[in-house]
Amino acid sequence: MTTSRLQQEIKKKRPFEAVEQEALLNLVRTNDQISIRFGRLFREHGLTPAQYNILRILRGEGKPLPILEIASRTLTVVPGITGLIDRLEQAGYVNRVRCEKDRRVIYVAITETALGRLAELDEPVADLHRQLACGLTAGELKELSRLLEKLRGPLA
Amino acid sequence: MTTSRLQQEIKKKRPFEAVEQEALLNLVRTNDQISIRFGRLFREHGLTPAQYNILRILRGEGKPLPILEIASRTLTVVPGITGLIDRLEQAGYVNRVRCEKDRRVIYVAITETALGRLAELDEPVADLHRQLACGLTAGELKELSRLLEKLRGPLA
DNA sequence: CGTACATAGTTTACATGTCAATTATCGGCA
DNA sequence: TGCCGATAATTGACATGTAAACTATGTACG
Repeated sequence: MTTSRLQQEIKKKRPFEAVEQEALLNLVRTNDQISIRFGRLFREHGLTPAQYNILRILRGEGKPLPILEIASRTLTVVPGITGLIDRLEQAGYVNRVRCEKDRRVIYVAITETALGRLAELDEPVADLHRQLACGLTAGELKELSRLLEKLRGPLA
Repeated sequence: MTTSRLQQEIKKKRPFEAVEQEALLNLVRTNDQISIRFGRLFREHGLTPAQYNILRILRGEGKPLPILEIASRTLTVVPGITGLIDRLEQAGYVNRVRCEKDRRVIYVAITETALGRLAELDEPVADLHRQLACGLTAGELKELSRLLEKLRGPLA
């Protein structure tokens, strides 16, 4: 691995910089590894990660949600949601229901089919969580959560 | 927020489970926040995150790399690389060079144009790193790196 | 030599994330 | 009533991630 002159200068001038970059890079890489594994699991059960995410939100809420509310909870940019809901609806996992009071709003309701699909996934998902986190103790996991929340704090 | 009966049972049976899920969820959410910000910065300079990633790898290496080597370093699934390199080549950021010894191999070489574009981004990227990590002390960042590496360890 | 297998890249098909622009509806206010 | 700006959702164009199938080239082995 060649270390560029620029990187050497950075290390000299601001030793702190390296620590920041290393932590953020570690975070991104770790997330990649984890997301890939969950993605494979979801696909084995006929769902994409984004679809699973939306269905989990709807199940957790226990009642239909407006499309924009879903978009805001998934960090998905608004236009992406439309096609996502389209495909979920085609697959029979959700229904669109237009709001009577405000006809601009469209509620999305989860179906029994989708609830069944999610139930199938609950155990495998829990297993994967265990497997992925097996290298850390409960204390370390708590500390990791604390640091991540503190890191995320100023971003809100 | 409704807590499902299933979740309650899980909490009863395996209090450890909640800690794992919380840590992994925190990781994914934090990564989303960070990636969104870097993505915006790259796009302001005419690059997508994936393109920036590849150009950084080529600059760091200092010499042309085979396409599959790049794919392995970016965790990109192979087919995705082709179009990515296509667009980088169209934009004048890389050149394809066929290997003489093994004509199956195609080397990708970074151009001066791309190096200039990367140089423009070095300061803003460093600034963003600082800004994102400002909530944590150097010690906390080191601890975060340690935990993430330990978490990632068994996945390799 | 020549067949079988392995490797490097590409193509195709589809789901997603992103931005800019558009449509439908609401609410307020003259 | 009727226009105006705001809000909810969609559409269109493009880049990316993913899986399966295909092409071209290389290598091993009989």
